[in-house]
Amino acid sequence: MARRSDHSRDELKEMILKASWDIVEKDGFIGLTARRIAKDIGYAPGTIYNIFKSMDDLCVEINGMTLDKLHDVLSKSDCYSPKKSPVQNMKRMAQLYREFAREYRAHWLMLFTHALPEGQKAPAWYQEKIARLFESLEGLLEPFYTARQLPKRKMAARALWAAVHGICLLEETGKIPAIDDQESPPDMTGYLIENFIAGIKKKT
Amino acid sequence: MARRSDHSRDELKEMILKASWDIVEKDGFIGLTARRIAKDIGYAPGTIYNIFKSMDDLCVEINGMTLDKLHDVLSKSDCYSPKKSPVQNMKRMAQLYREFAREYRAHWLMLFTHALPEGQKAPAWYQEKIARLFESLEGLLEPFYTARQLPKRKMAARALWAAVHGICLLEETGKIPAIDDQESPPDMTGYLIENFIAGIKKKT
DNA sequence: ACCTGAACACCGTTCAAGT
DNA sequence: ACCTGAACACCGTTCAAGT
Repeated sequence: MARRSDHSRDELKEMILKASWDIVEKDGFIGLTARRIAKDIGYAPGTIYNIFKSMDDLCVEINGMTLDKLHDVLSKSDCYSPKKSPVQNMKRMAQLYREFAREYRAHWLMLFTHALPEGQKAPAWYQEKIARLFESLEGLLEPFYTARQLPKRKMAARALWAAVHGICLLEETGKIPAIDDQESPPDMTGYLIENFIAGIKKKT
Repeated sequence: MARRSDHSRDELKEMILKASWDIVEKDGFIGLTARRIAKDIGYAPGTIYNIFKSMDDLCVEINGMTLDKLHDVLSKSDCYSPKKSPVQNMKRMAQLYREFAREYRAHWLMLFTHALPEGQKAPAWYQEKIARLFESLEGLLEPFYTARQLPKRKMAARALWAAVHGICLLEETGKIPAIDDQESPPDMTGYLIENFIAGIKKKT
């Protein structure tokens, strides 16, 4: 049967991505299935495979959208103020990251729970989206390194970023036991940033 | 049919856990299905549900085994040497963590990719296994805090642990872009620990 | 050319029915 | 009491067949 052409290929792609995004929002990564998407957009399951190579392919695309949104939040924002100290800017950035993780919880978690099959690597454009995120933090670390120390600065940015992320993740998935006293979890990232930077300053 | 009683309930449980462990090792968390386990132990799928409430329940049990193994590695080891500085001990501990993540990659990843359904929390015994891991690090941080600062020390241990974990995770899942120069990834944790501790020392 | 929908080989989970 | 295996409601993915 068929040849509906109710929608162009591009429209179809858009519809699939939109439906996927909404499904993840409502039911989490676990709820995202080809058949569910098909039902939501009113097409047959096979149609999705005309547009995407596989569900993994589609997931990478969705993750790309999430990375873009995250980048928007972190770059259009107020964490590059010259009036504030680098540490204050970094703390603000970590806070924005945490807020993003909360607001887009399911999409954010999907970034880390979706794994490509054993051998496969994410495509280059995806890697670049990640690299772009690290760059924001690299900028904030600039005052602490000379030009010759660029590799070290890049490493520091990666380490600090991964650290902030690790705290968010273990917290958000309930894998850090609650602290018994007054110390609130948001302070953890602040404490980490403060002391990491203080340590770097001391050395130079 | 049935009433084989080839195996006692306990034997059955042991067999299921062993088979599950091996499946995860061979094919990853993704390969762990009730039907696959049943086939491997030569029982019907339903049998698994006589022993475990659900697959999620079984997964939590497997994760518990992984946490135990991790605790063994970190506690029986040489990262509490009084001859070495706390920073050296911490670096050693981070290295052991990284090695564990490599050696038991699939089991270690499963700790973080398996999520319980929306509302559910992990059982108390599971939370305690996690708390136990943090305690090792809390011990190493002892020299830097007074007795009154225990909550802060606990927080520092959690922050540092989550940070080390975050670096391992993003690295191991290929989500940190490779660094272009000589800096090798293991240095990242070392660099983080050094400066974090240096920062703490400076303040007091 | 595009889309379908049946088909294949799977899932987790339940439960009546057998020993 | 214990275990089965069929049944239910799902999966991802493919592809011959229709328009």
